[in-house]
Amino acid sequence: MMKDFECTQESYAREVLREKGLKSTAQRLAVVHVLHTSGKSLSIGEIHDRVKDMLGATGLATIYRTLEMFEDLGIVKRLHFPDGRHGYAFSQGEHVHHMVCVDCREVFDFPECPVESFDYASIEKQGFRVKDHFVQLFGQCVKCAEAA
Amino acid sequence: MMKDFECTQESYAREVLREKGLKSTAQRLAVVHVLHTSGKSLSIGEIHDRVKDMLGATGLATIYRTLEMFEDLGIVKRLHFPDGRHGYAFSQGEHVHHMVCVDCREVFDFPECPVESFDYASIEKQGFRVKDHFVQLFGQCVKCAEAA
DNA sequence: GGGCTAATTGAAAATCATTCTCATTTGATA
DNA sequence: TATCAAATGAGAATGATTTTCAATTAGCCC
Repeated sequence: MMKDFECTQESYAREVLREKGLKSTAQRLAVVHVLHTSGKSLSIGEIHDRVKDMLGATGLATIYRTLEMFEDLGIVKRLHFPDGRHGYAFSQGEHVHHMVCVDCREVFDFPECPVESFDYASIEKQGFRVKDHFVQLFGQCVKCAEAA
Repeated sequence: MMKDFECTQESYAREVLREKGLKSTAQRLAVVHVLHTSGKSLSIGEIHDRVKDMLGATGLATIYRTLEMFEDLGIVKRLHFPDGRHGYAFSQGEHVHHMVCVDCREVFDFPECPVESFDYASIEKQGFRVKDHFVQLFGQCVKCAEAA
Protein backbone atom coordinates (compact mmCIF):
# COMPACT_ATOMS: atom_id res chain seq x y z
CA MET A 1 0.00 0.00 0.00
CA MET A 2 1.61 3.21 -1.20
CA LYS A 3 0.11 6.50 -0.07
CA ASP A 4 0.30 9.55 -2.25
CA PHE A 5 2.01 12.19 -0.15
CA GLU A 6 4.76 12.56 -2.72
CA CYS A 7 6.78 15.76 -2.90
CA THR A 8 10.25 16.83 -3.99
CA GLN A 9 11.85 15.52 -0.84
CA GLU A 10 10.22 12.16 -1.15
CA SER A 11 11.27 11.84 -4.77
CA TYR A 12 14.76 12.68 -3.67
CA ALA A 13 14.64 9.99 -1.02
CA ARG A 14 13.28 7.44 -3.50
CA GLU A 15 16.13 8.28 -5.80
CA VAL A 16 18.80 7.80 -3.14
CA LEU A 17 17.22 4.57 -2.00
CA ARG A 18 16.99 3.14 -5.49
CA GLU A 19 20.61 4.01 -6.20
CA LYS A 20 21.61 1.96 -3.20
CA GLY A 21 19.29 -0.92 -4.06
CA LEU A 22 17.12 -0.21 -1.03
CA LYS A 23 13.36 -0.33 -1.03
CA SER A 24 11.15 2.73 -0.92
CA THR A 25 8.68 1.57 1.66
CA ALA A 26 5.70 3.51 2.92
CA GLN A 27 7.37 3.77 6.33
CA ARG A 28 10.55 5.25 4.95
CA LEU A 29 8.76 7.80 2.83
CA ALA A 30 6.54 8.69 5.74
CA VAL A 31 9.61 9.44 7.84
CA VAL A 32 10.90 11.75 5.14
CA HIS A 33 7.53 13.41 4.86
CA VAL A 34 7.20 13.94 8.59
CA LEU A 35 10.68 15.38 8.96
CA HIS A 36 10.37 17.58 5.94
CA THR A 37 6.99 19.06 6.75
CA SER A 38 7.70 19.58 10.43
CA GLY A 39 10.35 22.26 9.90
CA LYS A 40 11.73 21.63 13.33
CA SER A 41 13.78 18.75 14.59
CA LEU A 42 11.87 15.89 16.09
CA SER A 43 12.62 13.23 18.63
CA ILE A 44 12.30 9.57 17.79
CA GLY A 45 9.05 9.43 19.71
CA GLU A 46 7.55 12.37 17.86
CA ILE A 47 8.52 10.87 14.53
CA HIS A 48 7.03 7.56 15.55
CA ASP A 49 3.77 9.18 16.58
CA ARG A 50 3.42 11.13 13.37
CA VAL A 51 4.24 8.16 11.21
CA LYS A 52 1.58 6.18 13.07
CA ASP A 53 -0.89 8.96 12.33
CA MET A 54 -0.13 8.56 8.65
CA LEU A 55 0.14 4.80 8.33
CA GLY A 56 -1.42 3.24 11.40
CA ALA A 57 0.49 0.69 13.46
CA THR A 58 4.19 1.07 12.86
CA GLY A 59 6.98 -0.50 14.85
CA LEU A 60 9.27 1.76 16.78
CA ALA A 61 12.20 -0.38 15.68
CA THR A 62 11.43 0.52 12.10
CA ILE A 63 11.77 4.20 12.95
CA TYR A 64 15.13 3.57 14.55
CA ARG A 65 16.29 1.50 11.60
CA THR A 66 15.09 4.05 9.10
CA LEU A 67 16.68 7.00 10.81
CA GLU A 68 19.99 5.24 11.16
CA MET A 69 19.94 4.34 7.50
CA PHE A 70 18.93 7.84 6.46
CA GLU A 71 21.71 9.30 8.52
CA ASP A 72 24.21 7.09 6.73
CA LEU A 73 22.71 8.14 3.42
CA GLY A 74 22.90 11.81 4.36
CA ILE A 75 19.15 12.26 4.18
CA VAL A 76 18.69 13.13 7.81
CA LYS A 77 20.95 14.75 10.32
CA ARG A 78 21.07 13.78 13.93
CA LEU A 79 21.34 16.67 16.35
CA HIS A 80 22.82 16.44 19.81
CA PHE A 81 21.15 18.54 22.42
CA PRO A 82 22.99 19.86 25.46
CA ASP A 83 20.81 17.71 27.69
CA GLY A 84 21.93 14.58 25.85
CA ARG A 85 18.77 13.99 23.88
CA HIS A 86 18.75 13.56 20.16
CA GLY A 87 16.75 15.23 17.47
CA TYR A 88 16.45 14.41 13.81
CA ALA A 89 16.10 16.85 10.96
CA PHE A 90 15.72 16.52 7.24
CA SER A 91 18.84 17.38 5.31
CA GLN A 92 19.22 17.13 1.58
CA GLY A 93 22.76 15.85 1.63
CA GLU A 94 24.57 19.15 1.26
CA HIS A 95 27.07 20.30 3.80
CA VAL A 96 24.94 22.34 6.12
CA HIS A 97 25.12 23.06 9.79
CA HIS A 98 22.24 23.72 12.06
CA MET A 99 21.27 26.15 14.67
CA VAL A 100 18.60 25.02 17.02
CA CYS A 101 16.29 27.08 19.12
CA VAL A 102 16.63 25.65 22.60
CA ASP A 103 13.06 26.64 23.39
CA CYS A 104 10.98 25.41 20.46
CA ARG A 105 13.61 23.14 18.92
CA GLU A 106 13.03 24.56 15.49
CA VAL A 107 16.01 24.05 13.23
CA PHE A 108 17.58 26.70 11.03
CA ASP A 109 20.26 25.97 8.52
CA PHE A 110 23.35 27.95 7.88
CA PRO A 111 25.18 26.93 4.77
CA GLU A 112 28.45 28.72 5.48
CA CYS A 113 30.63 26.36 7.42
CA PRO A 114 32.62 28.04 10.18
CA VAL A 115 35.07 25.17 10.30
CA GLU A 116 35.71 24.94 6.58
CA SER A 117 37.52 28.26 6.48
CA PHE A 118 39.34 27.48 9.68
CA ASP A 119 43.09 27.12 9.62
CA TYR A 120 43.97 23.62 10.67
CA ALA A 121 47.71 24.35 10.76
CA SER A 122 48.17 24.03 14.50
CA ILE A 123 46.17 20.84 14.55
CA GLU A 124 47.90 19.20 11.67
CA LYS A 125 51.22 20.09 13.20
CA GLN A 126 50.29 17.55 15.85
CA GLY A 127 49.72 14.99 13.12
CA PHE A 128 46.01 14.87 13.63
CA ARG A 129 44.16 14.27 10.39
CA VAL A 130 40.72 15.86 10.49
CA LYS A 131 38.11 13.78 8.71
CA ASP A 132 34.83 15.16 9.88
CA HIS A 133 33.39 17.78 12.13
CA PHE A 134 30.26 18.46 14.01
CA VAL A 135 29.07 22.02 14.50
CA GLN A 136 25.85 23.09 16.03
CA LEU A 137 24.66 26.43 17.34
CA PHE A 138 22.22 26.81 20.17
CA GLY A 139 20.20 29.89 20.78
CA GLN A 140 16.81 31.48 20.58
CA CYS A 141 14.73 32.12 17.52
CA VAL A 142 12.72 35.29 16.87
CA LYS A 143 9.40 33.79 17.86
CA CYS A 144 10.62 32.47 21.17
CA ALA A 145 12.49 35.67 21.92
CA GLU A 146 9.28 37.65 21.37
CA ALA A 147 7.21 35.22 23.40
CA ALA A 148 9.54 35.58 26.38
CA MET B 1 38.41 8.55 54.08
CA MET B 2 40.42 10.87 51.88
CA LYS B 3 43.08 9.32 49.65
CA ASP B 4 46.19 11.26 48.74
CA PHE B 5 46.25 11.35 44.95
CA GLU B 6 46.23 15.10 44.95
CA CYS B 7 47.55 17.05 41.96
CA THR B 8 46.98 20.43 40.34
CA GLN B 9 43.74 19.30 38.72
CA GLU B 10 42.35 18.01 41.95
CA SER B 11 43.25 21.19 43.77
CA TYR B 12 41.50 23.08 41.04
CA ALA B 13 38.42 20.92 41.44
CA ARG B 14 38.45 21.33 45.23
CA GLU B 15 38.61 25.06 44.69
CA VAL B 16 35.66 25.16 42.35
CA LEU B 17 33.63 22.91 44.60
CA ARG B 18 34.33 24.97 47.71
CA GLU B 19 33.37 28.18 45.92
CA LYS B 20 29.99 26.68 45.18
CA GLY B 21 29.55 25.27 48.67
CA LEU B 22 29.81 21.72 47.39
CA LYS B 23 31.71 18.95 49.13
CA SER B 24 35.01 17.58 47.93
CA THR B 25 34.30 13.92 48.34
CA ALA B 26 36.67 11.08 47.57
CA GLN B 27 34.42 10.02 44.71
CA ARG B 28 34.43 13.44 43.09
CA LEU B 29 38.16 13.83 43.32
CA ALA B 30 38.62 10.32 41.99
CA VAL B 31 36.58 11.20 38.92
CA VAL B 32 38.79 14.22 38.30
CA HIS B 33 41.88 12.10 38.79
CA VAL B 34 40.72 9.39 36.43
CA LEU B 35 39.76 11.81 33.70
CA HIS B 36 42.86 13.87 34.04
CA THR B 37 45.35 11.00 34.03
CA SER B 38 43.65 9.08 31.25
CA GLY B 39 44.38 11.67 28.56
CA LYS B 40 41.64 10.27 26.42
CA SER B 41 37.93 10.61 26.80
CA LEU B 42 36.19 7.89 28.73
CA SER B 43 32.72 6.47 28.79
CA ILE B 44 30.66 6.42 31.95
CA GLY B 45 31.38 2.73 32.36
CA GLU B 46 35.13 3.19 32.06
CA ILE B 47 35.09 6.01 34.58
CA HIS B 48 33.04 3.90 36.93
CA ASP B 49 35.44 0.98 36.66
CA ARG B 50 38.49 3.10 37.30
CA VAL B 51 36.94 4.87 40.24
CA LYS B 52 36.05 1.48 41.70
CA ASP B 53 39.69 0.44 41.28
CA MET B 54 40.71 3.45 43.34
CA LEU B 55 38.02 3.50 46.00
CA GLY B 56 36.32 0.15 46.00
CA ALA B 57 32.55 -0.11 45.78
CA THR B 58 31.13 3.02 44.23
CA GLY B 59 27.64 3.57 42.95
CA LEU B 60 27.15 4.13 39.27
CA ALA B 61 24.59 6.78 40.11
CA THR B 62 27.29 8.75 41.87
CA ILE B 63 29.34 8.79 38.70
CA TYR B 64 26.39 10.08 36.73
CA ARG B 65 25.65 12.71 39.36
CA THR B 66 29.26 13.79 39.55
CA LEU B 67 29.74 14.08 35.82
CA GLU B 68 26.57 16.07 35.39
CA MET B 69 27.66 18.42 38.13
CA PHE B 70 31.15 18.75 36.73
CA GLU B 71 29.79 19.52 33.33
CA ASP B 72 27.72 22.34 34.80
CA LEU B 73 30.79 23.60 36.63
CA GLY B 74 32.85 23.46 33.46
CA ILE B 75 35.27 20.91 34.90
CA VAL B 76 34.45 18.20 32.41
CA LYS B 77 33.23 18.33 28.86
CA ARG B 78 30.82 15.86 27.41
CA LEU B 79 31.63 14.72 23.91
CA HIS B 80 29.12 13.42 21.41
CA PHE B 81 30.34 10.65 19.20
CA PRO B 82 28.95 10.05 15.74
CA ASP B 83 27.54 6.73 16.91
CA GLY B 84 25.54 8.47 19.60
CA ARG B 85 27.65 7.44 22.54
CA HIS B 86 29.03 9.93 25.00
CA GLY B 87 32.54 10.46 26.26
CA TYR B 88 33.76 12.64 29.06
CA ALA B 89 37.02 14.56 29.17
CA PHE B 90 38.69 16.77 31.69
CA SER B 91 38.54 20.45 30.84
CA GLN B 92 39.82 23.24 32.98
CA GLY B 93 37.00 25.64 32.32
CA GLU B 94 38.50 27.60 29.45
CA HIS B 95 36.79 27.81 26.11
CA VAL B 96 38.36 24.91 24.29
CA HIS B 97 37.14 22.61 21.61
CA HIS B 98 38.12 19.06 21.12
CA MET B 99 39.21 16.81 18.36
CA VAL B 100 38.76 13.17 18.99
CA CYS B 101 40.54 10.29 17.39
CA VAL B 102 37.78 8.00 16.23
CA ASP B 103 40.04 4.99 16.67
CA CYS B 104 41.58 5.36 20.13
CA ARG B 105 39.23 8.07 21.40
CA GLU B 106 42.11 10.14 22.64
CA VAL B 107 41.17 13.80 22.97
CA PHE B 108 43.21 16.71 21.72
CA ASP B 109 42.39 20.29 22.47
CA PHE B 110 42.42 23.18 20.10
CA PRO B 111 42.11 26.50 21.80
CA GLU B 112 41.35 28.58 18.74
CA CYS B 113 37.60 28.56 18.28
CA PRO B 114 36.52 28.30 14.64
CA VAL B 115 33.10 29.64 15.47
CA GLU B 116 34.22 32.62 17.48
CA SER B 117 35.71 34.35 14.45
CA PHE B 118 32.74 33.39 12.33
CA ASP B 119 30.52 36.07 10.94
CA TYR B 120 27.06 35.61 12.33
CA ALA B 121 25.53 38.30 10.11
CA SER B 122 23.42 36.02 7.96
CA ILE B 123 22.16 34.20 10.99
CA GLU B 124 21.33 37.24 13.02
CA LYS B 125 19.52 38.68 10.05
CA GLN B 126 17.01 35.91 10.67
CA GLY B 127 16.67 37.11 14.25
CA PHE B 128 18.34 34.07 15.72
CA ARG B 129 20.32 34.91 18.80
CA VAL B 130 23.25 32.55 19.20
CA LYS B 131 23.95 31.68 22.81
CA ASP B 132 26.19 28.67 22.66
CA HIS B 133 27.84 26.37 20.24
CA PHE B 134 29.19 22.90 20.06
CA VAL B 135 32.16 22.12 17.87
CA GLN B 136 33.97 18.87 17.68
CA LEU B 137 36.43 17.48 15.15
CA PHE B 138 36.72 13.82 14.33
CA GLY B 139 39.74 12.27 12.75
CA GLN B 140 42.76 10.13 13.28
CA CYS B 141 45.72 10.81 15.53
CA VAL B 142 49.35 10.13 14.59
CA LYS B 143 49.60 6.90 16.53
CA CYS B 144 46.51 5.37 15.00
CA ALA B 145 47.48 6.54 11.52
CA GLU B 146 50.83 4.81 11.91
CA ALA B 147 49.29 1.66 13.34
CA ALA B 148 46.97 1.37 10.34
C1' DG C 1 -1.40 -8.79 -13.44
C1' DG C 2 0.70 -12.80 -10.83
C1' DG C 3 4.48 -15.10 -8.71
C1' DC C 4 9.13 -15.12 -6.74
C1' DT C 5 12.61 -13.69 -3.46
C1' DA C 6 15.25 -11.02 -0.65
C1' DA C 7 14.51 -6.99 1.93
C1' DT C 8 11.73 -5.02 5.30
C1' DT C 9 8.55 -4.85 8.91
C1' DG C 10 5.90 -5.39 13.61
C1' DA C 11 5.75 -7.01 18.05
C1' DA C 12 7.77 -8.39 21.96
C1' DA C 13 11.72 -9.56 24.41
C1' DA C 14 16.33 -8.38 25.55
C1' DT C 15 19.73 -5.25 26.41
C1' DC C 16 21.81 -1.07 27.66
C1' DA C 17 21.67 3.73 29.61
C1' DT C 18 19.98 6.83 32.91
C1' DT C 19 17.36 8.41 36.86
C1' DC C 20 15.09 7.84 41.22
C1' DT C 21 14.35 6.46 46.05
C1' DC C 22 15.62 6.17 50.50
C1' DA C 23 18.25 4.49 54.32
C1' DT C 24 23.02 5.21 55.59
C1' DT C 25 27.37 7.65 55.57
C1' DT C 26 30.43 11.58 55.42
C1' DG C 27 32.59 16.35 54.84
C1' DA C 28 32.58 20.85 56.59
C1' DT C 29 31.88 23.81 60.24
C1' DA C 30 31.71 25.22 64.87
C1' DT D 1 34.14 15.89 68.58
C1' DA D 2 29.14 16.68 67.67
C1' DT D 3 26.01 18.27 64.38
C1' DC D 4 23.55 18.34 60.11
C1' DA D 5 22.90 19.08 55.44
C1' DA D 6 24.93 17.13 51.55
C1' DA D 7 26.35 13.13 49.31
C1' DT D 8 26.50 8.22 48.63
C1' DG D 9 25.32 3.10 47.52
C1' DA D 10 22.28 -0.29 46.20
C1' DG D 11 18.84 -1.55 43.75
C1' DA D 12 14.48 -0.57 41.66
C1' DA D 13 12.32 2.02 38.10
C1' DT D 14 12.30 4.18 33.98
C1' DG D 15 13.62 5.19 29.37
C1' DA D 16 16.21 4.40 25.13
C1' DT D 17 17.89 1.31 21.80
C1' DT D 18 18.73 -3.25 19.70
C1' DT D 19 17.68 -7.93 18.67
C1' DT D 20 14.93 -11.77 17.16
C1' DC D 21 12.01 -14.02 14.20
C1' DA D 22 7.82 -15.03 11.83
C1' DA D 23 4.92 -12.51 8.65
C1' DT D 24 4.61 -9.05 5.03
C1' DT D 25 5.88 -6.43 0.98
C1' DA D 26 8.57 -3.90 -2.88
C1' DG D 27 10.91 -4.67 -6.93
C1' DC D 28 11.62 -7.57 -10.60
C1' DC D 29 10.81 -11.02 -14.18
C1' DC D 30 7.68 -13.22 -16.90
